[in-house]
Amino acid sequence: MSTEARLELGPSSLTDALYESIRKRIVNGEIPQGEKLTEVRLATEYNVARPTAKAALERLTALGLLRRTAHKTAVVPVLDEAEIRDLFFSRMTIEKAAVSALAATGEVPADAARAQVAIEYAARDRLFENQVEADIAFHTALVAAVGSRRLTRMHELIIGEVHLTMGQYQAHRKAAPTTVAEEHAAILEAIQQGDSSAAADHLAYHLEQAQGRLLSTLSGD
Amino acid sequence: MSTEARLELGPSSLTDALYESIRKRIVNGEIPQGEKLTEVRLATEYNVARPTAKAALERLTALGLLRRTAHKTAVVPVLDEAEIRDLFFSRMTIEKAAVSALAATGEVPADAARAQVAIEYAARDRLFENQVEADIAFHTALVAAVGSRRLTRMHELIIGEVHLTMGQYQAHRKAAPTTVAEEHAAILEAIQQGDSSAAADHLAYHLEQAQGRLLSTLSGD
DNA sequence: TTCCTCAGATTGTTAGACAAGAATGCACGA
DNA sequence: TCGTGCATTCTTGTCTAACAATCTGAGGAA
Repeated sequence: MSTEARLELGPSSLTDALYESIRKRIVNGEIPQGEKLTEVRLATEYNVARPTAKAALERLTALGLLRRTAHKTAVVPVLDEAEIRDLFFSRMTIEKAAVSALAATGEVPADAARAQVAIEYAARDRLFENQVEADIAFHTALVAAVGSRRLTRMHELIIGEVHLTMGQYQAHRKAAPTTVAEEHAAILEAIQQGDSSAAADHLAYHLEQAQGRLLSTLSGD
Repeated sequence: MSTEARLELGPSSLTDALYESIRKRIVNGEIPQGEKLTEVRLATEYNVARPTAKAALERLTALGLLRRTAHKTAVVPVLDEAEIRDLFFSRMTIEKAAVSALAATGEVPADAARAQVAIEYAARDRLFENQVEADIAFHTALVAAVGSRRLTRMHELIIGEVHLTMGQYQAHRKAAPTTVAEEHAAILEAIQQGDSSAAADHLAYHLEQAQGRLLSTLSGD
């Protein structure tokens, strides 16, 4: 990690900016698995007060991007197989409900379609990081399009860990570049046709494949 | 609200104790809808520092028990019909997944059975507050018994609002005391028989009834 | 009446400090 | 040599005090 860091001044709150900066560094793998993040270290690097760093760490901990218990230093977690399965079980629960609800309306969310295009570009250009980013955006768009604030918040609670794990294991590199896009397309098609159960099935298949790719990376190489 | 307050010294962290104390006062209706909670006020009442009060408020806000935006005072929210529907939609998503998973094992969670007994006692003795408490405990036990940490965390994210709303509208008073217990029993029975879809259906019916009771209270009297 | 300005109230952030819990390494004994 | 126990050190939890930024509401001007 570099000894200096700058914050974008976009967000109104300093804590927000700090949180967002650290979040990106974690999910991109810039801060690796097992790395310790102390409050003073972050405060020094970003030139903020310790309470500010503390607040950012607490928010990251709430989203599962850091682990810490009382009086102990926050650590970037390493998810083992059992936790990845738990993560995908929870994810499946939310996203299945989302695509079913979307299919009931028959409208394909514009943001999801846009993310789909971004995935294809990223896959073509071999931009792995963008590909992960766009994949997360696709799934996030599906959930957000339902319009349920609470479903969206629950999804936020777990999608960060998905992002983290994908970045760590770089599972997408295992998939043929177009595989993910095809699986996504099947989901969108079912939504457009208003077939709730088909949409849920395609989503379930896609997530099972994604989980399989992650787990094989975990045990394989 | 009284001008003084004491904290139980059980939890290791002062913030934890403060958070828990305020949480109880909110869900019990002791702090009513629309009430403003400023940081200094809480800090003064509980005799803690303002940053400590701030941390507790932030945790309550994350669980939906308070609402606040930047530079504005935290307020106990009032859920309108649309939000109650959204809340129950999200709740349904999680709890359906939970009871389906439980039915797949065929084991009735001991904690849920215990809560069920507590509900019957509370209903018999007309202890409304205990009844609500036990109802929340029942549903929480169902989700916890699945053993998925993330599903449990997502449920925690919304069950607080359910508790808050039930306390505010006192919807259980509308139900014949044994109605809730019977609906719960049907869910447990389906779980024991290993019938996932029946368990999900009974749960859906129960939650629809509960939502209906809340909404009729909202518009009716 | 309506809009604007300003003062008070509230939150965001910082600095410095002390206490309590956790982790580390070293010395001592078996 | 190896393991145990203690003490140092690091880190976090909490507090006090203060200033800056923002919001709210009241009062005055058009």
